[in-house]
Amino acid sequence: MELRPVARRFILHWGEMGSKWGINRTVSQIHALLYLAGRPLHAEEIVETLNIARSNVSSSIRELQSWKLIHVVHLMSDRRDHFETSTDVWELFRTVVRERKVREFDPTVEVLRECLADSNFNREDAGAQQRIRETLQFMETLSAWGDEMVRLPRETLVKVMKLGSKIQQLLRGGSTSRKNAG
Amino acid sequence: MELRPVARRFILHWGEMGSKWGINRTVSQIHALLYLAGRPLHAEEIVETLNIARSNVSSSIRELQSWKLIHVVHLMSDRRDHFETSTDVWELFRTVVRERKVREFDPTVEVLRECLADSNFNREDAGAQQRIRETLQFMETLSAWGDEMVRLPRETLVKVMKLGSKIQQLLRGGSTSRKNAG
DNA sequence: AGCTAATTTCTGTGATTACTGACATTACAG
DNA sequence: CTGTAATGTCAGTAATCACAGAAATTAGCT
Repeated sequence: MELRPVARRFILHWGEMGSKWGINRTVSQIHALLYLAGRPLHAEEIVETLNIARSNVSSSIRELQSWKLIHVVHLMSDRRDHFETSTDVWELFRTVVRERKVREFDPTVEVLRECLADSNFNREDAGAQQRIRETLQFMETLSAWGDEMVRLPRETLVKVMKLGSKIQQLLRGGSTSRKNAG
Repeated sequence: MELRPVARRFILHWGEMGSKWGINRTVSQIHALLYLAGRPLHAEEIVETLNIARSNVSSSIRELQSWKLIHVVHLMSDRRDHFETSTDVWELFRTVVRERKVREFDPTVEVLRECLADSNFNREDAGAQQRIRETLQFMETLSAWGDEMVRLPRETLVKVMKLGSKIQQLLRGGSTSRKNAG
């Protein structure tokens, strides 16, 4: 499978993006390829298209599966595993958010809780304690909010985003500041 | 400056977190230290506290400045630069979001636009074209929304998040799906 | 069972990134 | 201007990460 120029550009750029967000370049590229392909590919096709080692594809595929971004598909009269990703970018986004939350957010929240529970901490700097407490509250708020957003059906989520900051008009009556209203 | 156990744990964990999000471990640690310290520190204090080379502090500081996360403070009768970060975790978050948008999001949007503008693309796979178009729309929506959210005053932002998915009740009347509402 | 395709695991190598220590530059005091 | 403290730059080294190729394993066919 020969990549067309635009597809190549998209895939390469997606690899760069991934790197900057802590995701292996090849892993991101494979995912981008599957996304553009829009159909299940088997490992050998990926090898040939991206010019990477078969073993590299194997482990990258594993990685993508652990992120729940791709799944195996079997075709009639073909022994090989084929891999497919959602073609719905919103769904992909939600999957990544969900997974990053579980992997990185939740454990951090746990660490912060333990920090605050540490009895030695009382004797430590009160300012630091306060800031860790605020960090925990921040992460809990963000976390709970993320959970809710991710659960919304796609179209609702889009609407919520498009509503954007107009939402604040609905919040009047609380102590909501009106400055910077946009 | 000797780190207390909890502070040490916080800083080490923050370093791990940073790594997973594509931010240098030492850079994250220095920022965590400044955050906990809650007061301006000079380079030598950072060197001693984190046991890293002076030159490493220098470049990490530069990095943090480029992220707009810290700024220089001068103390009376002290030639040395001191560095300080906001102690408001929401403000820090907004700063990071703003900066990542400029660095990574916006350029990607630009690439996607160019992909779609590419005349060769018409002759390429229509499905892929459609998916790139959807990706662009997705990123534009997310981007515009992020801009607005980041502009909201802190307390409003917190309120918006705490409102969470209840917001969808305010959207009735459009084609908003009601499934998964809870 | 044996044979072969498909896949995974593993180990060594290559590439990238992070870091240090030496040196260079800048800023300031006297 | 000279000396010194502070900061910045840079080249080499260390550590980490990504990857290829070989070997091992698994799965399916006959």
